Amino acid sequence: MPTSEDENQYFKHTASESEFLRWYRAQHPSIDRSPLLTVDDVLISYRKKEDELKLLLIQRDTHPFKGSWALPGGFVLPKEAMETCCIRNTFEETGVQLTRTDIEQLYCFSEPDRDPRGWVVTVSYLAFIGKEEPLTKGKEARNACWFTLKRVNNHLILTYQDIRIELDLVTKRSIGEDRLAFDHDQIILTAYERILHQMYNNPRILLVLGSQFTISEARKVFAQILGIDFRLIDHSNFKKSMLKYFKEIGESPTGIGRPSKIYQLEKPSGSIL
Amino acid sequence: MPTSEDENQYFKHTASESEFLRWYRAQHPSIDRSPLLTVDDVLISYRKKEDELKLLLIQRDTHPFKGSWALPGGFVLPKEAMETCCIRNTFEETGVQLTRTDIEQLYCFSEPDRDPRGWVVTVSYLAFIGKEEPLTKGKEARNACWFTLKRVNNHLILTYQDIRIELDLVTKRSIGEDRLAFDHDQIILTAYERILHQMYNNPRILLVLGSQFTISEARKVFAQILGIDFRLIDHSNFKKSMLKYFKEIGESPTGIGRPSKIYQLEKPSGSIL
DNA sequence: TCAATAGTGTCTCTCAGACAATATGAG
DNA sequence: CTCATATTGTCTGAGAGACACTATTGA
Repeated sequence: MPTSEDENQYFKHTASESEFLRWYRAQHPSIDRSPLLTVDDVLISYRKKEDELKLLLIQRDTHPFKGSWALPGGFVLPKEAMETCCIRNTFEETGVQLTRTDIEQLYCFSEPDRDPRGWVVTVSYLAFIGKEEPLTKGKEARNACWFTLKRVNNHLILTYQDIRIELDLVTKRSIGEDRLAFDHDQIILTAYERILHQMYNNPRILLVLGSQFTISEARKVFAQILGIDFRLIDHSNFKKSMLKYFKEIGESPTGIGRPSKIYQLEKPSGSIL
Repeated sequence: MPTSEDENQYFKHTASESEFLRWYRAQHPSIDRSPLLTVDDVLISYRKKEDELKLLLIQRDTHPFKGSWALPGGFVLPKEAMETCCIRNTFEETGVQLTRTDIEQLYCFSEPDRDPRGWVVTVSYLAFIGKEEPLTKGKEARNACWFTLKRVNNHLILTYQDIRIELDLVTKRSIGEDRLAFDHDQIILTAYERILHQMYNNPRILLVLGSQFTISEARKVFAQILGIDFRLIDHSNFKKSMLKYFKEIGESPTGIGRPSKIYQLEKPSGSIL
């Protein structure tokens, strides 16, 4: 039973959240018998200039969680592979174009009450963006923004202008005023743990540096992840331990100080873990 | 539209597979628009007497893949958490009782054509069984058997009586006559890779030894996973590197040779990776 | 020239692996 | 006693971390 576009718009945007939920559940009578499947994408990038990690969030303009910030993602189309869905949704909502090798599966979240609309199961993916593309407004006209991601002690802090979202690594909960939609705080924390664990054996996180980078840039990315001053990571030791993952491709004559060599990631090696 | 039990039985057991599939898809008209969600469980145990790893498989007595061997698992009930489903299904089909801390999520498999019935997405779980409980015939009367699991070179070999299923670790494909149902070969290979990767940092695999074990028993389990003679693993070095995960709880006066000490796993530590 | 940055070299400590020596119990 | 099995100890080489030194460029 297709609904009129007007009705759709009204409930998604204008109605109250409880009105919306009543309407939505009437539209999907089977939602408590058979799950809806969604994909959520954790996209990480890094700006060399500002030495800041970024995480892509969109502001929801529809119920539920209207106005809240959330990970990009959405419903899987009929018989669509999850990876395809992840790539499609990311492009539609943010303009960022991914490929299959960019993304790695993170975790399936399936708590029955994680979505107020009913039974919605999500599979989360993680990707590192090397070249930060301009963000476009998706067809759903959602705002997509790169939030700054910082670790301070046992907290992850996401900021964009005056918005500040804080996640506790120990209790795995959000803290403070601004909250993320759904259980996206848990998804982000899971992504963070994944990055932390694979840093030294499979430093995919360095894909945020794009096709080439210097040792010091890599050190800075590591320091951002760990939430420490990059000078605490010894240049010499870091180089020794990471060189097996790098390939030297040239020398950079730019900037102050002794010119640094330029490296590539040897093999971005699909996520083994 | 509920169907009669007779009709159900006929199509699941007596009809041809193609007849069954036509009927099944008619019963689930939305199967190509909205996915069905299943859980598949990789259960591993170990028999000290025979020094053999075991993997639990059930023989399907219904279409599709009637007669083939498959992982235990099944459809998630309305608004049921996946973990609950995993535990429930395993008990129903095999009589093995798990708890939440026993299981760890493995991967979500979602290739659109992985199930001939239509769009069926599965989340796989991995568990290590310390005490091998007697297998009971589930309500679906499926045969549940512990297959012997051996690694030989780059193959995993599952055997039970005259049944021999061979999986290639490199190509990630089944080889030979006997094949597993669905993409369960891939699920088992994914589980094997997970075990291999977490062996030295989080040896959950040793949960197959139950509440207490000796160093040599742990060595033997490791050797089985690696597919090598256990004497190739130096007792002294192995002990040194693993002792941080063990707690000494006594001495075993039984058997030939110098009595060995008995250990427990320090903290079975939920799967970090 | 100095400050800033990056590359190189050295020393130590730890840990894994190879291997030797010792302890215990069954036969 | 001998053999099988476990434990304990020693030696060495690789790698991580602390730290000192050298090289190159801009101001």
